[in-house]
Amino acid sequence: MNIGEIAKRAGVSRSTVSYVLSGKRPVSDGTRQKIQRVIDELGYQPNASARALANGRTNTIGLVFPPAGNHYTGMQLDFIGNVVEAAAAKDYDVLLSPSGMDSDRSFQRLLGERRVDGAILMELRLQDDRFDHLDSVGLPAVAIGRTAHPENGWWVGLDHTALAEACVHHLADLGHRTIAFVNRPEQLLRAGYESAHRGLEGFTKAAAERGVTSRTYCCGDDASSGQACLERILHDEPATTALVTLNEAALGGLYRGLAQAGRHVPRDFSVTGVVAGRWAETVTPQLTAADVPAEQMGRLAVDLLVERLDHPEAPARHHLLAPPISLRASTGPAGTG
Amino acid sequence: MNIGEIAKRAGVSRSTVSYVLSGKRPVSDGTRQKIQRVIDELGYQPNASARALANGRTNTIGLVFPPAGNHYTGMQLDFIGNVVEAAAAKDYDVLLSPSGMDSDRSFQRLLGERRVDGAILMELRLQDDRFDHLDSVGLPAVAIGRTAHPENGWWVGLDHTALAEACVHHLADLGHRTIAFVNRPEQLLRAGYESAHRGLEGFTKAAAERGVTSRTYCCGDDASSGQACLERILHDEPATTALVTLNEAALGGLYRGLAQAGRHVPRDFSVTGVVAGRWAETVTPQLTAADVPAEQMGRLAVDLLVERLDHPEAPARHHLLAPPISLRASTGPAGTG
DNA sequence: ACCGATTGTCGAACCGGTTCGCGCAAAGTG
DNA sequence: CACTTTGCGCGAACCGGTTCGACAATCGGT
Repeated sequence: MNIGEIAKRAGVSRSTVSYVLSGKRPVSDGTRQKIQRVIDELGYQPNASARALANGRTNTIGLVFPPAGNHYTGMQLDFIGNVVEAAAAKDYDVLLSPSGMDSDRSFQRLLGERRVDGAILMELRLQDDRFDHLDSVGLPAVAIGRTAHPENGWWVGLDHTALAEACVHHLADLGHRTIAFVNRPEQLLRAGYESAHRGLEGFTKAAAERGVTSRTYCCGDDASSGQACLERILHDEPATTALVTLNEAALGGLYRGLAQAGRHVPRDFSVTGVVAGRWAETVTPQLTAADVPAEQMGRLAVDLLVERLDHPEAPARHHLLAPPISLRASTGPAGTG
Repeated sequence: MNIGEIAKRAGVSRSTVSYVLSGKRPVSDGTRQKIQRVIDELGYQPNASARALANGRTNTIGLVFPPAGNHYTGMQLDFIGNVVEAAAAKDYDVLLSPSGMDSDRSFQRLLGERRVDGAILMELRLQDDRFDHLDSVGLPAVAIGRTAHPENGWWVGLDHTALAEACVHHLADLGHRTIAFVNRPEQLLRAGYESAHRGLEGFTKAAAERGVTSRTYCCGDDASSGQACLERILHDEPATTALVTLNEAALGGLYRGLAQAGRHVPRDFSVTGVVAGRWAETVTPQLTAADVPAEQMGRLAVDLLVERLDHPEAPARHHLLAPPISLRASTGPAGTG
């Protein structure tokens, strides 16, 4: 079922059908209705590939995310879902591309073969060569996160520095003097993951300002690593009474480690960090945390990208978000011990 | 940068370049190398839309999943990631489509505009009209889950009936006589979600066989619903000493409810169910559960679909999986109270 | 030296849309 | 009534690939 068939049945030329579909030229009421009726009867929809070829746009955006090798966190997954829905609302489809795999074939295909009009990048690194690849083929992109030089880029990011600082201040205000920081895995920190770096930076800075004793740890993205990490924390410094974490996947393990060490949360030990709200509420006690606004970020990223696609020369824009800490049940005053 | 440009620079015709790329006709060593050199220098990759138009295949598969309105569970998200990776390994891209939204525009586009060669359906219902839509446009599909008449379909599914039965037997073997079943939300059950129906069926059957007292509940897909559900369970029948759940998202809430009711797991109360392994390990105590093999299922679904695409007339195949229950720490002998 | 088979390359048509310029007929103007 | 304007629809060209039939050059055999 193609446009030629529609034209034939309606007794008009292919171009006229096209103009009815696009509305880019006026068509008389009579022929329009005649054509429309045929279209409706046959349930005709124009072929996406042909249309993409003809007008140079695929109406598809690429979502570049890290491979599952290192488990997905709930946060990443929330992003994916929300980006897809925001895009669907604007009549864009979303093509998923796991990047960071062996040869990155999928990512290269996405770009080189022009399967997409633009891309949204997740899990940003401070120096992110994916931008270079995108620039070199002239594909617009929007990042979820900031590189080291965010001034003139398109992105929507979380102010991990401020968020980590806020967590330290919150704990210091409660009287905690010895605080640990549980970061993402070391391999990601070394790779330059921006959240890991900026969070660490904020934590370190605020800890120094408040004069609290601090140690920082890297921790694998899973429960058992979290448990092991917590054991190390208490082994290294038994006087630790609180921790801040960016590592959502390890959270369950951290809690378990605390329970096994006989530390009651929040009476003996406070836990806080940066976590998607929905996941913060699944643990007991519910986590006091800066809730990652995944839905808003997904929507904003799509909005920015679509704007950029529609106005190729528009000046760069971005959104830096710093959601407040939601007080729940995992933090409390430092024990008077 | 198109194939004509390559041809011009190499001093050959477009068709010869095409044959070098596809290898569908022999090309002499000399010209092949000449062409290949130009291609490499310019980093040329053929345009995906043009190729799709010409040979009628997009090399893309659609992944149809439910919208996030009712939160994603970890299991669904694991599927998505694993499907994308399995597809990438076979040089297929994955287009995401949230179905079940207002007018399902995205799903319709996927099919009607032939953006994909085939589709993988998640969150199956016993009567799933998405199959009819797919059939009507002649797109092959593979389901993750089974309809009411799975005999001659293509799918990879979990034997929720057997799994729920196994959970009941496990608990009954431990001496539990009063067991609750926590299902997915009522709205999903009414919509005919197959996991909810088959799980319920298996639970009910096994409970009857073993002569245990049972009640079944529907529960929202979030922690607070889980907590509320547990309160109802203990209110309805304080003698309940165990539960089986299919509702991963509610798990944290169920645990919290138990803690607040003063029931210690597993000493006073046993919990088990069907959950993705990774999530079963984040709760404390770690959940004894039938681990959903998300990775294997994602891979199998892609394998089946690709096979179906390559051999359109191949007879239907499917895989019914029934992973064993992984013994962890959330179940124990019924109290002698 | 001639003929048939083989090998390698080319040109043209096609996939299914979009878009531009043109021609024709009806309507508007003096 | 001749002359421009306007409104509609058509045909052709194009987007960037793939594929088929034709043809020239080379090869082996008698």
